[in-house]
Amino acid sequence: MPPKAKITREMILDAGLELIRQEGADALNVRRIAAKLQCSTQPVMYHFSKTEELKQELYIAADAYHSEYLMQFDPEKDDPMLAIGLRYIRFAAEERELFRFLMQSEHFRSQRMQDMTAMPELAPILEILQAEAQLTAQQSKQAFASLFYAVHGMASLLANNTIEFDPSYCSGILEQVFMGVIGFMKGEE
Amino acid sequence: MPPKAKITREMILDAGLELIRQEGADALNVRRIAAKLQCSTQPVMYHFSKTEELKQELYIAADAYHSEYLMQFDPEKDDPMLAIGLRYIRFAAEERELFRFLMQSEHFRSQRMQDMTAMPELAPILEILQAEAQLTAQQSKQAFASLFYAVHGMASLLANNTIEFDPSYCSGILEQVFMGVIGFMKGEE
DNA sequence: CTCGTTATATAACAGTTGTTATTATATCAT
DNA sequence: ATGATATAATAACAACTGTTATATAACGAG
Repeated sequence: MPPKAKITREMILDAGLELIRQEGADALNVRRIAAKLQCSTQPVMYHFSKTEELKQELYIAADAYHSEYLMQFDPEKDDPMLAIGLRYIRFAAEERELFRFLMQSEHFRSQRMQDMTAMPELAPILEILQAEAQLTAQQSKQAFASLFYAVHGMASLLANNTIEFDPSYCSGILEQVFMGVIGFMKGEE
Repeated sequence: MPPKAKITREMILDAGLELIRQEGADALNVRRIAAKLQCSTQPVMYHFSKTEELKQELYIAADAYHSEYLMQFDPEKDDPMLAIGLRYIRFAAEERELFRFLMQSEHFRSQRMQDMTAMPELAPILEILQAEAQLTAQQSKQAFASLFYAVHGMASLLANNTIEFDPSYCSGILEQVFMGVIGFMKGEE
């Protein structure tokens, strides 16, 4: 009996992400999304009864995209830890507004970054680190945390346009921090 | 001929900062500031013909407060580099909304943090670093940069409530990064 | 075909914002 | 005292927002 929907939930979420990407999270509202889809505001209100609900799902969608983005590196060629860090930074540079949007979120992935147990895909990486650098589980977690703070710091500055993105500069910093922290740990023993 | 102004520019700026502190930068608008000062919107529009102008001056005021905040440590007792870093982090924890507001600003101090020549008060600190750790000027700048990224990363995560503020944990991380980076530099020679 | 269901359009309401008249009032030079 | 004028209050406009009421049209079951 029902007409088939022209506007799907997914189309709305896509339009929302695109809007944030182009004009920033402040520009997010029902009418603008509708305009992007060339429809009225009704389909949007129909699929998401409250705008806040749409926003929450946009956080989830942006976070999923972010996660996927992070993992696009060559595990044969690159050290996973540094490669993920550099992807994290590149994301902030290339998807500035999405990164800023994500930072506002309560569900922000970085929350999980610190509790490694919540990110199963990182477990093998930490094991490699432990084995290669001969660290304890505790130490490798702490080394990861320190690196993550530097990574997030650079990313955050990039997303707010206070530094330029220079991949070789960034990886230099990351390597310095990472190797330095590991060296410091081993020196303390 | 003129009656003396009841509402001064400074009162407006103070009310604005207090508003951001309490309710976040999104709550900033002419009517709310007026309410805080128990006056109409006119005095605000009188002193700042456009709201954007007021916002710009609030950035400057917040930045000045931030700078002042950073320097409140005991130079006899604490290592300046680490102490300033810890103050930076503490600011993000205690003045969460002000930090988030500042991060939006184009004038954000961190811009200057990377170009040390723009922060004359840091010059003596860098000199001490060079002397004590026996680094070149270039190296000490780079060590400072790495430390700053980690500091800003932690601060940013704190301001967005994704980690807890634990001073001893934070200074542990900072020391680790700082000593690590210096060690790494010297090991490379 | 016809009818009920449902996705959509149109339009409107209410609240909030920046901004701008218009009006009132307090001060001080005269 | 009084009048010129800087400051402020009141009120309103226009733009934008979330949300809802009403009407319309598309689709498929019967």
